[in-house]
Amino acid sequence: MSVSCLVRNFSRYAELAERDIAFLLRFEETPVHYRTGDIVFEQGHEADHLYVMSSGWCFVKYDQPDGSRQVLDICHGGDIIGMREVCFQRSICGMQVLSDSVLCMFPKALLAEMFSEHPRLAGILFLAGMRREALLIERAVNLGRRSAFARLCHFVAELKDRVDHVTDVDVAHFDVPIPAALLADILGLSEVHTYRMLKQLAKQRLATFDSGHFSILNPLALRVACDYQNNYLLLDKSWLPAA
Amino acid sequence: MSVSCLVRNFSRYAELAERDIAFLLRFEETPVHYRTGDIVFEQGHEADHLYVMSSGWCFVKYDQPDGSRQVLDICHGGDIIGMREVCFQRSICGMQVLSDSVLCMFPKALLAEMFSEHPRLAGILFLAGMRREALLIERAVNLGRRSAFARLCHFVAELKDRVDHVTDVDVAHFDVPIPAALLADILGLSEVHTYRMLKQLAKQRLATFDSGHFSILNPLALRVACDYQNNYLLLDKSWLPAA
DNA sequence: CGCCGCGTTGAAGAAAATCAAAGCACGTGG
DNA sequence: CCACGTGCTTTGATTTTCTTCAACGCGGCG
Repeated sequence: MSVSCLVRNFSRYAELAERDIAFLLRFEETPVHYRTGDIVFEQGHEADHLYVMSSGWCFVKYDQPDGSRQVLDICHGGDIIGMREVCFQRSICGMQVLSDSVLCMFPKALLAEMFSEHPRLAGILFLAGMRREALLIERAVNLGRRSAFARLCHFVAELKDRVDHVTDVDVAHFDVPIPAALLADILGLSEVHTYRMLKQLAKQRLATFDSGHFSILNPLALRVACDYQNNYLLLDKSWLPAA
Repeated sequence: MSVSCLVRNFSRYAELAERDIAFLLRFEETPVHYRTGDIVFEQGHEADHLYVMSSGWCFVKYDQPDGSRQVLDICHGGDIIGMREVCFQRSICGMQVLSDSVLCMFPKALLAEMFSEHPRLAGILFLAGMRREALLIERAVNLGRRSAFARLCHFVAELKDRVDHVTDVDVAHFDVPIPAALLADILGLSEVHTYRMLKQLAKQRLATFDSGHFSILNPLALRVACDYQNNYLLLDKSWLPAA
């Protein structure tokens, strides 16, 4: 990476001081390469390390004993991975890589140092956690109270917003290497029904999805179809401690 | 309250220094009384204050334009309320009181002070946030990948664990003032189907629920029925900064 | 008494899962 | 080059699960 992903990500939340930036650079000193499908954390194991996602995509999954799986989040560049994992003695969720990716490993002691020496960064980390929680809430509402079709629309609309957010432009086409089976596990649907909903999505000229390639045909109608609102992007940073 | 709920709650996570305790006491200086059904936060509004839950119960809800509702969490004594709300310009969720309750209001400036002056407390707050996230994950898995009956079993088993956790004993009977309609919105089911599942729960001698009164008849079988695992209670505090 | 909210039951219908089969692209080995 | 297997996608038929609609009992309460 030319410039640190983490610095770029944290900068989106608030202005950073020089010494804070210098500290953040220490998080990306140990890159580790992963191949498509590799497991970063196994569910139920204990985790000693955290990671900064430098490039690529990965996802958070929860496997049930009966073989069913729920995918809870998709992560990409700049995200800190493993927060949940180091906070628990046994990891709640598994984490798997969606494409060839680079993750930078760092020890959890660095977290403690952030809290004691860099309160502003700790505040931003907290904010980022809240944003993640907001995304998770949207996921829960999706699963609990929306039809299969609305779930799909909502997920696509949200994904577009997230891609826009990292690229800083309004894109009509983007690629996220999601297999259809994974999409089903994100939406809490069967694979067959997911295909049907994808057909319908294309038929209504809202969006198309083909082996990881998304095209948004009618962004407005897409949002209307699922009452999409992106309040969770509007963070309030006013309470953050000074640098 | 005889002793501060917040101090009691934070102490469950880690040992506190005298000056940290003194600081936490400042959070419960302004009690506000609520009656059953009162709204604490309205969804979509902006929030300036946070609250510590001193007594009573409340819940977090997400209302959709079509009138459907998803309940995301149940809160009780010692919980900090409004974290999500002050982190966003517009509140993502609404919050409503389930019984006559006392909440202690505090300004968000106190949060910044916690981060800059009391890093250990900030770390605990972060841990508490992770725990909440873990609960939310369980909720999402419930909604996405479990049958109606398993959802109910899981919710009851989890609620029992949470009550045990605050009372520090293993209770077979406990009261949480949840109307059946609310239970339906927690489980993402229709009210009628919720009643049916409750019937089945009683018929299988796993547990009973009657107007807010829960009785656990067979804790083990209850957990088996939904593959319940309470990993999310086993927090790892080793990385917390020193007091 | 009648009204209302809450719980219960039954029947019909919709939504999604499951089962099964077949097409298609792709690579592999003969 | 073709035969073959494999994984991904599509389609149809059937079944399960849950919702919706409707009705009713029942207790409290004006």
